Amino acid sequence: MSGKEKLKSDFSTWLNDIIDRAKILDIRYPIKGTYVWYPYGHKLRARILKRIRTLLDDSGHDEALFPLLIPEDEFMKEAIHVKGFEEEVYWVTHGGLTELNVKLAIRPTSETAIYPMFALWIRSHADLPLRVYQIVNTFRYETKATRPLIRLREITTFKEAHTAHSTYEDAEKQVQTAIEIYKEFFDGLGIPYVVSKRPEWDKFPGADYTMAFDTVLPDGRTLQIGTVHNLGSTFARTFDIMFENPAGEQEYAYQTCYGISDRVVASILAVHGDDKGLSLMPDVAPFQCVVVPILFKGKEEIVREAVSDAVSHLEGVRVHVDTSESTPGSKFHKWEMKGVPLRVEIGPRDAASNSAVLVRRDCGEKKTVKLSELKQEVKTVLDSITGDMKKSAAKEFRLWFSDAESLDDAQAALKEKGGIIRTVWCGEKSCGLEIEEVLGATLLGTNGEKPEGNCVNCSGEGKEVLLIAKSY
RNA sequence: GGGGUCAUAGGGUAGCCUGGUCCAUCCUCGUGGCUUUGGGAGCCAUGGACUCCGGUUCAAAUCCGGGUGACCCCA
Repeated sequence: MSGKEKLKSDFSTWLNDIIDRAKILDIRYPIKGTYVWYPYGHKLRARILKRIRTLLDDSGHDEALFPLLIPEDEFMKEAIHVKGFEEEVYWVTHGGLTELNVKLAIRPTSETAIYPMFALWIRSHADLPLRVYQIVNTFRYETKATRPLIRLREITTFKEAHTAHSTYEDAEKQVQTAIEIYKEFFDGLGIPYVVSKRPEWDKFPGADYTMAFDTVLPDGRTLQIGTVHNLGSTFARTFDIMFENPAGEQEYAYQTCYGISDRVVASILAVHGDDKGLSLMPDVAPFQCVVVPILFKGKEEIVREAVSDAVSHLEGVRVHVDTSESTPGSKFHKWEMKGVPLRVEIGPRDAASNSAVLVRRDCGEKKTVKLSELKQEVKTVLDSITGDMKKSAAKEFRLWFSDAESLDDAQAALKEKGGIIRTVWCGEKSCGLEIEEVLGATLLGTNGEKPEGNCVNCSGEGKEVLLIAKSY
């Protein structure tokens, strides 16, 4: 077991450092806010995407793929949406040496690429509900400081789902379904979260309302890791997405969209990591198990045979055998740093007794097992690692919450440890903005609970339980 | 949105203030070899850098301007 002192005292350095050392991203690509996925990082990313694909495919979604480029006239149609993104859009203005008659926007998100097609695809109520998703890169000209995985100019992993429905109620239900899907997704990854309804002024441009998932990083700041938007019929009216109802009348569709991004990877690294480096959940770890042979001169052969015997028992487990030249000690450190959940050591002593030593990454626990029982033991241990990692992440998460009855309380809690402040709000925008101003923090939103007491700022009637945090 | 710091081998750094001593220091790393291997081994040999563009100067890693990139703080 390793502590988290270094990680917590300088999280920013820890994250930059581990992204490099564990070979997740190469941050040396010479364009601000764009980074290269190393093969190891890419394997991790692929495991995560496999999870979300399964969840979406199993809940009535179909994967599709829309173009990266969006013609200016389509992009500019939805005024509110455009305003939300106008300062962040990259434009393609030339084809070779020829200036384009119609500029092309590089998608910052794909509503305006997808919805003109929805207008063509949707004719009748029988075409609804329509649920598609895509996993693509998107581009945003971020003006704030960029950070690997957290604030990118090229978001390399943008999973966006878009749905259309015949009634507002159906769209509303889809929002709830999407929230459930994301809960299952994050639960499976052992990433704790809080769900809230974003304030009016912070919702997705063009949405009726936005529900958001936030987690807390080790420095006490929150990170938005998923959003679900109810779009009402705003985009349907703009893009003329209509269907003929059973009575033979034309109606506008109701829509939702929801997304997750590279930030999921950041939260996996941050939430489970410690001073030794990464600690990955068995389900998403590129390698679930690393075998380290311990070779002594003159006894190489017996160890090699035991290793190949062990590997043959581990069918169905993602195993990596580290046959490189370095010494066992340096391999232990390396694979702990890279977050492999389970290590199998096999040396002459083990070989002689047909056994192996298992060492858990999450807690450091060691045990010796017979090779004949290896497969069962490995599966059992991987399962308990999964369970224990979820539990410990959930336990740490609870410590991030503070209740505040006054702005002074809130200020003190934010200063002392950060995390999420729970308090009471009258629901007025002016009051909300004032709270943000005074605390220098962000209103995450309201959690839907019934409040007790009065607004923390104006002392008016308390209408909402409000969550406040310093956020990324 | 505002402010600050910084850029020297693959990574981390010294040198910069006070220009010449620098074909640039140290650690790590790569390569070849010997030796070792149960928690980051050792020895020998060898490889690799002054961010880019412009300016000042007899002379620039060093001074000046700009670009690009990175990091930090405040709002």
